[in-house]
Amino acid sequence: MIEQGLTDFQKESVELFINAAAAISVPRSVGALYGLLFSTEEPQCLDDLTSTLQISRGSAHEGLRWLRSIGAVKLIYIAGQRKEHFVAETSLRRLAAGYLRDRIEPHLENGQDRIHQLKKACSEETSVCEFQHSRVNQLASWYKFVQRALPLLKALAGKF
Amino acid sequence: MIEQGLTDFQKESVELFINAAAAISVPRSVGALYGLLFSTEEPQCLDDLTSTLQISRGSAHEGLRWLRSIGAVKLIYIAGQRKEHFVAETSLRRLAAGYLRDRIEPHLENGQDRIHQLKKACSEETSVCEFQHSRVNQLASWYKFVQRALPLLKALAGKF
DNA sequence: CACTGCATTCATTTTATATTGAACATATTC
DNA sequence: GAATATGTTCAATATAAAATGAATGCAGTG
Repeated sequence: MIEQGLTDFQKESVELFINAAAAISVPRSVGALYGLLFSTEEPQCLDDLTSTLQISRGSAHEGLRWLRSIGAVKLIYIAGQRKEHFVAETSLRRLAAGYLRDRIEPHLENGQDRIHQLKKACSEETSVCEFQHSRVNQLASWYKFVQRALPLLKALAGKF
Repeated sequence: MIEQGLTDFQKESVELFINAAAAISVPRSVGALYGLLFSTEEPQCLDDLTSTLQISRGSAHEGLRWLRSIGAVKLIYIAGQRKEHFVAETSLRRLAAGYLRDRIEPHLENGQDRIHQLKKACSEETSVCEFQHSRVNQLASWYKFVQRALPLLKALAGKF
């Protein structure tokens, strides 16, 4: 993990994002990729990234695919260059929207189904249901909270 | 992973929280523990939990410790019983506060230091700094966003 | 103070995740 | 259409995380 030919600024950035990645349980290679792109003005191609970060082609490719999927890196075409080049997306609004869309919202849809299942299980119980009902209501309330919170976050992100 | 003697309601709850745990990168045993406590009215002791969830003492103990640390389960003393008993905390306000305090805020303090490092690295560069400055500003702005968002979330959680 | 019941720890094993790099696919050039 | 350059996949490997359960510690009890 010895990056050569990087400025201090770039090294710090890579470390910062490796750390941030760990905080949200994202592989270190993904953090490193974003960190390098974030701190580098010139669009980088896959070979630039693998050689400066000392990571494998496979990792770099998967990492970039992931970053692109949430909209954290953009593909740049450079005239006269066959290789694909990448730069970091830095708009908080877009980053937040992409992350929430890809990493949070899918779980919620799943959760909705499961709450429904749970409600069914409750109504099929033969015993007294007072307690279960209060828990189902609790869940429904949490769900509403999240449904409120997400748009709120997106809107707030747009202001930064 | 075959839980016996559980009502459908409890089984569904355990599955739901195992899933939710995965969504926020928390071990399945932790999800299972909370799921069972959430769906069970009677306070449970460690042996109840290990036997119904079929998980080891060690796992259950660590899991409970973690859940207690963020305030997601409460320790209950029952008169005449030496064993510790546990119930689920369901107040969204407390859950959110505990989670943010233990799992998010520590990373942010760390992040603050690192942004400072980065700023220093930037000012020490000999080359033109236009680009680096814009990135440092970007980071500072993201940081402010989070500082705004956290209290906002806590406040919103209090309303559910 | 020996015994018992429970909580806690931690070295090992198991399982899951990330990384690697060679093989493959696809395009471009001559 | 051969040769070259680039993007993509995936089985194998390395690494990290979680789960296990026996060993330990620490009350309280007789």
